[in-house]
Amino acid sequence: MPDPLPFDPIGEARRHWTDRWGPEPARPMTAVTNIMRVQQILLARLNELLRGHGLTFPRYEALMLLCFTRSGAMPLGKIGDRLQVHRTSVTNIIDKLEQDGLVRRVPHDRDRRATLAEITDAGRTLAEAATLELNAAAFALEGLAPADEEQLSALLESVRRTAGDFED
Amino acid sequence: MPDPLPFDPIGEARRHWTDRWGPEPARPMTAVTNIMRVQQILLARLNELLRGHGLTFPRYEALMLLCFTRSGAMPLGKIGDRLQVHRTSVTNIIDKLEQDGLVRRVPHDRDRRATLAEITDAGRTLAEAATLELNAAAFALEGLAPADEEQLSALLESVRRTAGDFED
DNA sequence: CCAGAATAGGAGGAAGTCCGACTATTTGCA
DNA sequence: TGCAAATAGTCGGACTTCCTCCTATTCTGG
Repeated sequence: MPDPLPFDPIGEARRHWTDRWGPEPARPMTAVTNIMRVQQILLARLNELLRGHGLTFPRYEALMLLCFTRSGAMPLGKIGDRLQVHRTSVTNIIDKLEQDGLVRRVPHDRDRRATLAEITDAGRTLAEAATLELNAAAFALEGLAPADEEQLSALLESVRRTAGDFED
Repeated sequence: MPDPLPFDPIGEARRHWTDRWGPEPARPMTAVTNIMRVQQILLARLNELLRGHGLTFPRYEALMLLCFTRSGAMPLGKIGDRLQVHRTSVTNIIDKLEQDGLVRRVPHDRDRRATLAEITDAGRTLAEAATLELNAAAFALEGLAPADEEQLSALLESVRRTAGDFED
């Protein structure tokens, strides 16, 4: 972690924006920049927490997704839909998980185009251990009261719904 | 943009989490996952908006940072501190901006180790045009009222301050 | 003053992501 | 029924980021 800056660079950007283009565009610019920076901080911390388990956050997400399915298996394409990552990224992620013996590829019963990723016992064990550690670390999220966390999720969910991320 | 899912995958993950580990760890997990997903959505949209100008979001950020300095120039290392990206990423970003004639490298007056990145007239012109487009698109942020945007920024700023991102 | 530590920038490599092209298979419509 | 279109997964390439050195320069303490 680098030394903290002696001032808030996003706050300074907001002042410049307001001076030049007014408060109206400065508001969403500030919110978006804050999201970018917080995501960067959280991702770095999560990967740090997961490193000891030999996982990255995308791989952890894939593992947990398989954990929560009935059969412990899911077609690769569906994994991509759920995690919102590109098909080729899913291939890459599953490759690594398979190399580590956490997942195995299984042919689909009815559709011979499709391949299922099925979590192994080792995968379940590792997912459980990693989750306990992330839960204990509050998923690297600090500085918010429980009600703040709820409010943050509610605001972000509104953005996702508007963006067409899901329906309902 | 892929078709929206018929349900909220983060909400479903939260239910699974609550069933298995209780509501306490499920809350930050939900907030963190929402941040990850919203960042992904916003970054994709911003890059889409900037593509017509030949920019990516990190390059745009660097260009705007230089715009707002007195002299229009800044050492590469300081750019990395401000944008919170690795030194080698700054080298890469400035390389591309320099290739496009938006920035030029200038030796530092007093410290011969240091190199300044100085914005060119073309860089200022492009930065202005790109900013007008991003401002008009509200920085790709939709689904929030002005007060919501302020609240979102306040919550995220709290996370950043707690993480030691800045002091004050 | 000068040797060692610290700092600035860069080169090369590893990892992750997206895109386009490709093969194999399935679906749908005429 | 049969053939074009859509779908599932993979491969190679381009891009971005970070990490580990490496060189040149500046700072610092004896």
